[in-house]
Amino acid sequence: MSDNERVELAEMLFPNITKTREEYEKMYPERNLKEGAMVTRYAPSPTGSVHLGNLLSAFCDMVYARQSGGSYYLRIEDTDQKRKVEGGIENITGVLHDFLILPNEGYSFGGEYAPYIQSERNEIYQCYIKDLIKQGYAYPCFMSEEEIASIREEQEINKTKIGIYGVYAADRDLSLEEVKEKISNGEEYVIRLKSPGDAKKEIEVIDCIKGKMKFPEHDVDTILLKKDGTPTYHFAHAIDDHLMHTTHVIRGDEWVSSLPLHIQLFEILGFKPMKYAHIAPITIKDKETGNIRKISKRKDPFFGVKYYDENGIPIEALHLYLATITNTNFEEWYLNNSDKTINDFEFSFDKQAVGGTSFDEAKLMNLCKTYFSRKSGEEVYKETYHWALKHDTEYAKLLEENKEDMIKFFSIEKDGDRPRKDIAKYSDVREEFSYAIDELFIKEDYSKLESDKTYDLELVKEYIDNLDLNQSNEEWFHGVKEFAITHGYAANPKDYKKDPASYKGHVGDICEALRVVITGRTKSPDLLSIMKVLGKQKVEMRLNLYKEHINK
RNA sequence: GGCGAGUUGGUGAAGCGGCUUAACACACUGCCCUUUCACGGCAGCACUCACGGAUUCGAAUUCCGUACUCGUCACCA
Repeated sequence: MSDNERVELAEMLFPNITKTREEYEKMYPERNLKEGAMVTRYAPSPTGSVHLGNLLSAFCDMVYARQSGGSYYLRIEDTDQKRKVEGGIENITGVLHDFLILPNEGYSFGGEYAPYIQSERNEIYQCYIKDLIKQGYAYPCFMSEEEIASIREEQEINKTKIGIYGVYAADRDLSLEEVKEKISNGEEYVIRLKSPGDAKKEIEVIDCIKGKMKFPEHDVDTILLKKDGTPTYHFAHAIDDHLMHTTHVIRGDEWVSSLPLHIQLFEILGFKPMKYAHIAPITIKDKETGNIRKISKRKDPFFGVKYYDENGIPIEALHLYLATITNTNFEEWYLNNSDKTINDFEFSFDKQAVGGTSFDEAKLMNLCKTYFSRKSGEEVYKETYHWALKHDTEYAKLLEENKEDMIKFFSIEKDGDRPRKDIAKYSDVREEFSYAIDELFIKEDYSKLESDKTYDLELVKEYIDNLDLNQSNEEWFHGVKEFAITHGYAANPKDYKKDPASYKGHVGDICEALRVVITGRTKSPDLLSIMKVLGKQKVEMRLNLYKEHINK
């Protein structure tokens, strides 16, 4: 086809496209950002399902853009209307809000490069396609699905590369007359890339995370525009990311194999190439098979996004976990910088795992504990209350009624550089502080006591009767020891260990009895602090409760 | 099958040619601290980096091959 014929073809195929490429380039000018600023994007298709992997990729987008003073935007990739799910887009923006991974620009967030939804950018894609046809880099292809399927079969038998390329690209060199005839016969067509590549040649790609990779040149006549006139992912990616001036395409590494195509597209379109960062998928080692597999929402509930809210995992703690899988050196940094937050950390592609990142639930839980240990009693109260409002209204009400005391309880053993680590999730709080609220403690069944050990309740009674809560920790500590001695117990566990025959037990045994009676458990934060918040009256009441329990 | 990537203790992983007798964290075990539990501290936990070969004075680190795992090869993204 001659130059003129191609122009005629382009006009015939896209008579309604009147804007030129130059006009679009003007409409979407270069961003005015400082040197090194990264423009990233989260570009989901509106199927509505968001999982941990998506969250990770959006998190990376956010973090890299933020620390470089760039922009992170949301673009909806809805070129496939068949996959569209009712409410899918709202679900995506909702998740971004809930998980505090908010774009500063994009669909439903506004910005200069709108529309940020591909279904509203059809004219733009078609304009560039029209230009590509004029230049001889694209052509209409009339092959039927049956034809393509049979080619594929043949290729499979011959064990050659699968796809429409070279001799298989039947409509590549159709004459203008032939195209006209097919169209007047009402034959449907797609627009394919007329790939200038040569698979015998090699191209080298540098990925920000994976490093140097070599591929054969792309030579397949990939579909650019579907029968319905909408673009395929590849074409839309090239156009949108160019026009929106993305600097770094951060996406899942299922895309690396289409890299040669994307690079070729940028070349023939005359676009400045952009950087790619392909992040490894989150995987898990299957307990049964021992194989590494992608995590699935069904088998691994923590992969679904609902899990975190329902189980009361703090968003910030999840961020911490995402950060540790994003940059392998984050965890150590965080542990060594107890006064810093995620925003103080400098993320880098060099520290990003190349292979798959395995999900480690125990690690997440530990991070959560560290997170809580660094929060003040008041913060723990606020956040737990907020969570309970949605998931445990009964408890929320109790928290509200006992606000002052609860904050005091949550604050026990918080000061100093060795804060307690006992809560991992908001949903743990109710159980962990079961002794704090009378309404709940009355129902205590002492099931946390594993053994059926009996305690000397007379001793406990005597102790409680003489209890003076206006003492310092040291005074109290001495008091207990004296009490122990006068009742035949060793003041130090060591003394008891040396000579068990001479004692009934040691101080620890007395404390254990007290703790069990007062809190219904063998583990709890500092006893004196708890008793101080409770007050003597409640302490006495708890002894009676325990006696009732024993007599049952 | 073609193409691309990965493979380091029970787990997540660091490491990018000599400073590694393989960091750190989680788990586990022991000891210590402690009125108890927790927290914390100390110690132990891979004589070795999937396997085979090559390069080198020297390799977990470079190269080649094998095995296994993952990704991809749609008018889905």
